[in-house]
Amino acid sequence: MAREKIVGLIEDALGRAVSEGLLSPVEAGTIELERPKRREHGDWSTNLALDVAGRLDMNPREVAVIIAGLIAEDPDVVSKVEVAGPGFINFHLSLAFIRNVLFEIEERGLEFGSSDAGGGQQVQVEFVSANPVGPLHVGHGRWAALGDALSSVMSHAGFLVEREFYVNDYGTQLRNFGRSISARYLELLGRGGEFPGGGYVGEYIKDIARRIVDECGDEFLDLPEEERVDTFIDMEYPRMLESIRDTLEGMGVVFDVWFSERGLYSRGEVEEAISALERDGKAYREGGALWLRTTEYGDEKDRVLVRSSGEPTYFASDIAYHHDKMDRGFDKVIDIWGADHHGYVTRMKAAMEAMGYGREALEVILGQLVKLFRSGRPVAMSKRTGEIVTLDELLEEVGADGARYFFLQRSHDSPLDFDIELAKQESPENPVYYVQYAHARISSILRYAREAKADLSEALPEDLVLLEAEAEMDLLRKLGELEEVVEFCALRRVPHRLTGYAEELATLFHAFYRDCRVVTDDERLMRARVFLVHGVRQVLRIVLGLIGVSAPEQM
RNA sequence: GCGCCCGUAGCUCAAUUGGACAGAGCGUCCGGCUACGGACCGGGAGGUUCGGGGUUCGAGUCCCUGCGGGCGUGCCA
Repeated sequence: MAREKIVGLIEDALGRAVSEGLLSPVEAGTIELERPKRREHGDWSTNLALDVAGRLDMNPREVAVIIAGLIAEDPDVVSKVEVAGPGFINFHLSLAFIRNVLFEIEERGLEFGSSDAGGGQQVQVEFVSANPVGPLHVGHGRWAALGDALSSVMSHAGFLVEREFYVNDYGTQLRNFGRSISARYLELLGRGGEFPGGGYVGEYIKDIARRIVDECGDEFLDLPEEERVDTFIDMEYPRMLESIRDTLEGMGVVFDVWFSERGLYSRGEVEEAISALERDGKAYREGGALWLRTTEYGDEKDRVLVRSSGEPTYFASDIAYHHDKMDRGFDKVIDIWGADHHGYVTRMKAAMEAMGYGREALEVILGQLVKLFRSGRPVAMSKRTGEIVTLDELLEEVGADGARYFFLQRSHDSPLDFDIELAKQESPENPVYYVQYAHARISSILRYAREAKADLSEALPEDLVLLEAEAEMDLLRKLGELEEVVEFCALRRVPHRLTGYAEELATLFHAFYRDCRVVTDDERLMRARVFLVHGVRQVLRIVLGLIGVSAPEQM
């Protein structure tokens, strides 16, 4: 990769400057190399001289000139080195080096852009984890798109990633679910009473109750309420979970592990985790409850693990859950939570520390919510009345590709305005189609090229010399950025930045298409350009694959 | 009240963690199809980066302060 080579050149030059007595010995630290914003500033740039000048008590520009003058010429990699601005040293890559990316793409196929930046670290990404008490809403869709793309991009960057869905099949929410069904069931059979507080008022509960009546009649009518609730929970939550799984698969999100909260209890892990904390003096009894000393790890108050009723809190089972995760050997666990769980982060990290794991072993990504719009007007939604747009409805209307792309367009920490009409539109205002169109257009060109010219033997390095137009070089440079983009998205946990890269690449391709004809009478040039667009298509496939959006050959 | 996050073009967002003239998309205005897909392309206008101080070679980015917004602050999950 260009980066390492250039860093090497700089280190050598700095060493020589010192040994030749041009500069006093100076601690340079890691050499920072960055992509300048402006093209005139070259392909890579370092602020090394600005950084060390202060410590050398010299003018930064002077330092830059000395170092730049000692940088070894390497025409296979760097064509020009210059000092600019306050003391930046800018590097221009040689055209030959830039073109070589095409051979690398050819060689590595779908692996192109991957690296070992993650060093094989084992990472678990847990996301969605919706209570199986109702259909997924659009917010879940966003976490799904985010978690899945993050997992993909981290895998590509050399992490070993597992996707996990935590099933809250225990506790209050599930009871509320059962009670709600029970209430509707009784209602249908003419014994309606008061609807339970905290119950789910959505229409789907009535549908479930109706189905139970259709299938089983009044079989459960005379059971004691709690028994009926239990029965309904056991009957219905697996079905609900199944339909959640279907919805997610419908948008191409597949989990490696579905982890049950009930299992934690049945294996005694919750109790174990609690008593271990108590044994280690991390928890204490007060007022009949058991408290975890989270204040020792930065929390503002201690938190209850076991209520005075003897019942463990959700926090307790979450601790057991995270203990279990760490026990499975992950180096790092990433949880994606809705922004409303914001206040929970500190205490969970405190719990990690109390258990003896570093607080950085747990990383929490808070996802902001999704506001739905239709042609610029907000879509009314009310949790209270159960009037929500489900993820299924959204996928039905805009399609999985459009939905995933839109969910991923913005940073997870800013609220997303999702315009349904725009996501549906098959027009240039819709970036999904813009990128997919580039892929389809290339496919079409390649089909045409094959028909028009029977013999399209592989391009050779001497053919590639013909690639020199500005549009061609811009495209090649962009292809060469994939690996660092993937690394950046993975290490900074910003999968949404992949969409920006995809759009930039598509834009450069469309500009190239305008300026350069691929299929021409000049056979060498044609071979070179076919090779180029083939590489562009491959990279589009890789990026769309990471995002989880299809790459159609025709549209 | 206290804690965390945020405030960048008319709108939605970027800005390589302190770097060079703050960039894209949408919208708007002007222009471009006799050859590989016009679902495309080129160009213009649009900014005191919420206000005020500070730190330094250099601030949208860091510190202080004011204003405006979001979220959190349960023996709920």
